[in-house]
Amino acid sequence: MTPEQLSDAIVDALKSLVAAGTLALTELPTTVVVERPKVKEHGDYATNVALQLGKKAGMAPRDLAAALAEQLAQAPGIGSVEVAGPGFLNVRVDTGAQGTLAGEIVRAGSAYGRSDVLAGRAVNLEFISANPTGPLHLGHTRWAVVGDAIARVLTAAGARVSTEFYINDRGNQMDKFGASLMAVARGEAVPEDGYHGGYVVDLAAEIVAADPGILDLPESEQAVAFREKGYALQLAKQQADLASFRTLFDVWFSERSLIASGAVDRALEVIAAEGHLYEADGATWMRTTDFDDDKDRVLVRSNGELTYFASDTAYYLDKRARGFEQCLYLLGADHHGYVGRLQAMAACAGDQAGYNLQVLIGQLVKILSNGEELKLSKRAGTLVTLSELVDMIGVDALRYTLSRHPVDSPLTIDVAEVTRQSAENPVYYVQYAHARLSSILRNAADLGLVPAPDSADLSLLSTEREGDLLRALAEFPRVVARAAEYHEPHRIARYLEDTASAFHKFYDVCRVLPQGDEEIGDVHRARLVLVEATLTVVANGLELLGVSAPERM
RNA sequence: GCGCUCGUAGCUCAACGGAUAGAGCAUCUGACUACGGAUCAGAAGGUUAGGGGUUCGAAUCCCUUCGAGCGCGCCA
Repeated sequence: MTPEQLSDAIVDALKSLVAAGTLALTELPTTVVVERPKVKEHGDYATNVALQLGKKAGMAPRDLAAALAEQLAQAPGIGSVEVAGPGFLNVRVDTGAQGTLAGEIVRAGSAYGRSDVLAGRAVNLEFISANPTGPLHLGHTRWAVVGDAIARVLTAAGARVSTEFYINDRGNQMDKFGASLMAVARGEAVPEDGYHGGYVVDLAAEIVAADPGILDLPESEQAVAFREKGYALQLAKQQADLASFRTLFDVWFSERSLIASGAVDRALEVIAAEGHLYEADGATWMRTTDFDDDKDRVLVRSNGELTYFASDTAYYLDKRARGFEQCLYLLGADHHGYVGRLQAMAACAGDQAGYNLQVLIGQLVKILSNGEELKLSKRAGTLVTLSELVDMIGVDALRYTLSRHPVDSPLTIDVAEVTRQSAENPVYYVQYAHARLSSILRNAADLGLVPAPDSADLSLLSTEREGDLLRALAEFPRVVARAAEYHEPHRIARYLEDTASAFHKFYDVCRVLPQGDEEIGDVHRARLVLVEATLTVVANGLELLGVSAPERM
């Protein structure tokens, strides 16, 4: 019995009460909240439905709970039901029926946990979107992990997802980048407001080595040449870094291409047609204050230059035109000032802000090294890059560490500490469970024993620890659905830790394989199916986080 | 000044408006001649920053004070 099945059974019981005239309600919930109690004495599952419906029905919650308990106890698969506290219903599942879930999971395999709750929804997910003027650093790394995991979770919930990296390849940051490269290559001082990082030196050398003639170009052409070569090389490095970090984008979208394709002009027409465009002081403005923005925003400056916001508007409308009903933006807290104008922009385009355009603000990651915070500045050249972090911590531990926390909580990572304690990172706890499970299956295979979900007597999975583990496994689909709905992949990580714990506790007291000359029995066969089911869930969960599931460690 | 986000164990962080606020790390005590001890069992650790309010019930929602981070350009 899964929580979903129990929820259905409760709804059925409520319907019966209404039909019998016991309960005076015209409107019943379609699903009922079923939760796993923290305290074991409260049964396998608990529901507060009587508390919530009591007032509506004009009944004392405890009376409603009592009537519901009586009705529900007759449903198949239910062991016992009791009323507790102000009107909670504590449900115990029939232990014999519970084990069948293990077989269902094994048969579903990699599909277990997937659902269709978001079926038919087209979601565009934009994250990182860094300038191609330097390496990706820890700030980007958090979004790489979280954005990628959100995409995986949304996909598992049935959505059609496109992950996109918006390349800010236009504007004066690019020019400063080119000028900095050129200055370094010629042995001159880098402009004050230019890029000073060590990587600029390496990049300049790389460019000159590939094309020594570049230094002979006239100065203005040379700056452009350095800018373009640097752009190409740096973008390639970013792409390579992300690929080795298992973060793959469906689309790398160039800001320049928006202008070249006329998308910006079309966007201006849309805003104008909606009546939110005006001219003032020689500039073209979007009246975002029509939709609660602090102030109106310039799209075309008086000197004819397009603002960043103009291309951002065009990009948004381009996504919508490509069929994405929901455009998600993962932005760092340092860009939260952008949220108001983005949502106003969507409204100015005639869309529903907050649904068609949704911004997820992530708090920043602080890095401590030797007790001191490392300030991140690309231009000053002090940064901890993504690739350095991967070298220090490893892809799995880094991805897991960054994905197990909600993005709206600030995170402090002590570099030395993460490195030193990496062996005790929770990721190893989960991965170890997977390795242990794999090991049991290997040993079973040596005995000629393979999991047989159709023939094993799964009602034998009736001990306390087996029940705990089965109930943990039953949670997985709704954890995935909730992670997708709330865009909170950290729920997957926390769930995996709980599940790994349930498995380790099970393992401690339940012998799976026969020992010595013992004959293979029905309990062994049943437990082996449970092992396979647990392995399936752990592997599926780690996959959603982009963390590997090792068979040996 | 205005706005956004945050404040939970010594540290890093969890907790659909639900019952006794949970993990990991650090500290202390135990458990292997059995499938992987990267594990398990147990101890200790809290006025959920402070104060009001909403209700059967608040870490969670509302107001307020304090504290922290960030944002407020015809920059990107």
